[in-house]
Amino acid sequence: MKYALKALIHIARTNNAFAKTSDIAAQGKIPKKFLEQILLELKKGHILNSKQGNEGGFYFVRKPEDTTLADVYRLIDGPIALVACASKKFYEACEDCPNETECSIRRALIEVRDETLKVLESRNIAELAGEYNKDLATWQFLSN
Amino acid sequence: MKYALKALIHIARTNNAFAKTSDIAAQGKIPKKFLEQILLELKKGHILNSKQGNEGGFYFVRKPEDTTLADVYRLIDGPIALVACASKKFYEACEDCPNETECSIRRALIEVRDETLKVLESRNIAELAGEYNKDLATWQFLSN
DNA sequence: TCAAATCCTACTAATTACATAGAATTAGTT
DNA sequence: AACTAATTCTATGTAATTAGTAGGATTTGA
Repeated sequence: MKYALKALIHIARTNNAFAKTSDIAAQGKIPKKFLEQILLELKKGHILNSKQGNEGGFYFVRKPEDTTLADVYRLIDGPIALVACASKKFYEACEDCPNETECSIRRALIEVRDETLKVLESRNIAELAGEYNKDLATWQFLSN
Repeated sequence: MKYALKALIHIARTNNAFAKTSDIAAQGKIPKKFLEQILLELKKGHILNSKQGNEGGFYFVRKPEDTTLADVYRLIDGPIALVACASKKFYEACEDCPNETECSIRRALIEVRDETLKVLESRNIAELAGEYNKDLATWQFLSN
């Protein structure tokens, strides 16, 4: 999660250019090969796109302000709900659950999920990247 | 998490008696041997206490309304924050982080943590157990 | 002493974080 | 048109954690 966010913030800040894995890894102190996999996952999840080959790199599919922390979380960490039967996007019924709508555990954990979701959806990458609209030196200083 | 909550609700509902692992396992359809470990962890975490030997079992240290979902979550699932440097109870600094208070990722994830915590702390076991104050047959029907 | 319970320790299978090796693609250079 | 360097992409391997299994030691009331 931290790696993904660092990378996305970096990409959001490299305007009009393809962001290279090696640059992101260097500035964010992220293991490069692992970062590659994360970026590919962000691509597979339709948050990023990429250009292959020399002078290639990664860029946002939509504007950075249109990808929220919830999008990233779901892609990297999976379901937001604490149990599958309380999940919106990763729903799975409990085995042998006779009456799901009456289950107090599920009801409580749906509340928890909704509140968590509210916060995660209210924050986007552009906000995070924009909290310091300084030069790259400052960015590097603050990026960890 | 689901297993722990099921167990705690069961224990909250067995008044003035020690709750036995085998009963909890049977009613909640929880693998008994695994449940043993969970209950022992809840004991080690000072949420439950136990009496050994014949006619023994588990019971709450405090009143069920005094253990919140946050308590259970931290014990079973660990830190609530998405990164260690944003955690209250499991805090760990990032390596080589030069200026933690200025990190926008950390700031955002602390907000997320605080909101999540607000919900998790607002719900306690007694509430969950009390949502159906019917007889045990009904409880079994709804318990999954 | 016995039976019923908690408690302890170690094992297995699945998942996850991260590492390693190299194939495929592309732009620039010759 | 071929070559090269720089990049993404694919596939596999390893170490650490986690869900669940298994076997038995310890405690206790009758």
